[in-house]
Amino acid sequence: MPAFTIKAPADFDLPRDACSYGYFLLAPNHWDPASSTLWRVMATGGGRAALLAVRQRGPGAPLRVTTGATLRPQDRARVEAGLVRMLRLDESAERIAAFHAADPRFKASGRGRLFRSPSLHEDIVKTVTSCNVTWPSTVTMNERLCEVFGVRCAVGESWAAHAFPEAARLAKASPAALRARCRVGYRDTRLVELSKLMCTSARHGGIDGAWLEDPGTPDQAVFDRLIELPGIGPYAAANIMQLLGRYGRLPLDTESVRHGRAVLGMKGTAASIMKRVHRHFAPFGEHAFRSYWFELWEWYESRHGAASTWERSKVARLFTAAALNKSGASHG
DNA sequence: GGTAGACCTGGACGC
DNA sequence: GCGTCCAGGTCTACC
Repeated sequence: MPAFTIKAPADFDLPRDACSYGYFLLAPNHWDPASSTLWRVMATGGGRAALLAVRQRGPGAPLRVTTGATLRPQDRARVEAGLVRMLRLDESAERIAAFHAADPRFKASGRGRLFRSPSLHEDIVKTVTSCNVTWPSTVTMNERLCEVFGVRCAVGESWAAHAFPEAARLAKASPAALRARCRVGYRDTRLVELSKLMCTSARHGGIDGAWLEDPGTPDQAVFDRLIELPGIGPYAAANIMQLLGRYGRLPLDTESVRHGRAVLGMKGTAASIMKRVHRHFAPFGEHAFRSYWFELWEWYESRHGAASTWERSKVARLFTAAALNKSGASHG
């Protein structure tokens, strides 16, 4: 099998850092607990896609990327850039250390990197498919978006045959097709509009990915721009911001309320608990989201084992509201 | 500025 | 197996 390696930061640990956010469970990502391998079909341009298998011998070791076929240099560059973004391989040790200084609870485990997608477009679509819906439906929507609109890989398993659809492809899709074939419901038009905006230049009102990704752009300006977009409200905007590496805002949802009640011992209405959760994590400042998220994530792992051991076929059932409430009630 | 109701899907539950 | 209820964040209309 053709393969190449990518240098990893000294503290990088693939099972911990890939399985650090729920998107590692969403198509076209596939984590294999038995072999600690991250599988993914990634579009390489020109209507082609490659099946990737990413492994690491141990923390700090280079990542070995096996591909189904030999990649052209430009395709390999695109794949490598996508993996760097997904796994946040370019996040500096200084920034991770600053987080650990702000919240020493996670220094020993080394947590700091949060899994994301190879593109901002995929992160935005995944965020929209997670709004106003339970987790199993989010899983289904992403699987079907890949199956219906993603480039098919020449070499692939049944669970990893298609890449995530590129913005240009979804921009041309009909909302009715998204609704009927991908079960996205009323999100149909919003997803098409968002994809069109991704393909439109900033000068003509499109989404300026480079400006949003630029650390020099103020957080408030990013939030103000995101919340203008169709289908993006306060929760989604804050979630996209953490995916952009801006951790000062908390994307609070009903799961945050459950966490506030079950783990932090808060009482009262959902609205009052949301305000208190905000206040609770405010002292962590620009690191607030990571403190919140890793606290939540470690609570999940205390119930179900390390995320890197979760079986894809079983995990969707663990994250239904009913299951989480039962778990919180019995343990919290 | 704050609030109520619609939006759509799928899981849970009762019969 | 079928019907009903409910969870979930955003958007719009209305006060």
